[in-house]
Amino acid sequence: MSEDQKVAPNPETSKSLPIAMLRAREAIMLSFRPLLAKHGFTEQQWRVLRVLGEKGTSDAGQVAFEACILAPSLSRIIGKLENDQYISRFIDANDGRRINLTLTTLGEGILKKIAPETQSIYNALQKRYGEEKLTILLELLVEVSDWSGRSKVF
Amino acid sequence: MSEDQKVAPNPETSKSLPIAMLRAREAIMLSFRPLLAKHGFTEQQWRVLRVLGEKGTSDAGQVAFEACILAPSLSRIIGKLENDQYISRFIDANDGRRINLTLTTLGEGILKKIAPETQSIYNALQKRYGEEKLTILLELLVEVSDWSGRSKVF
DNA sequence: AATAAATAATTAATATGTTAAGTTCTTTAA
DNA sequence: TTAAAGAACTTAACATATTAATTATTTATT
Repeated sequence: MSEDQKVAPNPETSKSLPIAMLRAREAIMLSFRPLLAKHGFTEQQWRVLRVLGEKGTSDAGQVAFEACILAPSLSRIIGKLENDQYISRFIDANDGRRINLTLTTLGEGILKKIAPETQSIYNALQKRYGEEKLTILLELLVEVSDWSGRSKVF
Repeated sequence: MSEDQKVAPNPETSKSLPIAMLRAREAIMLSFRPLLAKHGFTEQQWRVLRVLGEKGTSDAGQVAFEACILAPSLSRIIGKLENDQYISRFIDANDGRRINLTLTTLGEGILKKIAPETQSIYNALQKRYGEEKLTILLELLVEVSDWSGRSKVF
């Protein structure tokens, strides 16, 4: 008796897309967190550095979008990164509202130092799960993300 | 000139699985957040209520795992949910360390009230992205999550 | 049985997420 | 050209994420 205690007609949490994404992300990050911790960076700080390395000098809005960080969070994060000399910020010459961000020499150095280690971790993950599977997963995730961009139409 | 400012040999952020999961999750949550906000719940509080509705009375550890919330966060969340009369907590009879959580009548009522609305949102997402696509995505995510469970072997 | 090791939950401290309000600068429109 | 509307960033306030330290209880060892 007392089988089936379910009450909620909601989709089971095991079938909830947002929860599944959380869990999967956690599973992946378990591999990366120790590396970041070893170098004293949070996930978010690391994303900001990576975006700047990839895109070059960018304004805060761009970085926020690329790194998937909301503006208020980014304000605090870049405050710390600037304080620690990893990035520098200056007001855009053509638009006084925009703040441009760029990697310092120190920031570039850290990026080059840590990058190979993240790559080897990623390679290990590809072996674990199968490269093809991860590729398909990535494609589906990007598709879902892109739709919300299109939804600006509404 | 000044083309190709790339410096980092990291995988491009657009090909980063953790970042892709963040973006995709955000895209999905955009549809759900207004509903939760309307009823005054955060995502996390809602996950706790759903898990309790689905699994019935559970101890905090179970809820933390199912809702993908770390123990310290859960402590505060259940403090607030208990204070607002949505759940009640009591010490497990067989293990004085465990805290059992259960929905109150009020909590069950809220769940039943909101559930249909979340379902219709989910249905809309299935139409938008394609039911099949979402199913495959969910399967892949679960696979990734489950591996970390198996890794307890190490 | 007494103590050490392990477990479950909480508290603490710092960082980020989220929404709203506030600043400063830019663009629009009267 | 100037006041209103909009945009980009920051600040504020509260909630959560994350790691470490604490507390209380249980299990394992001797």
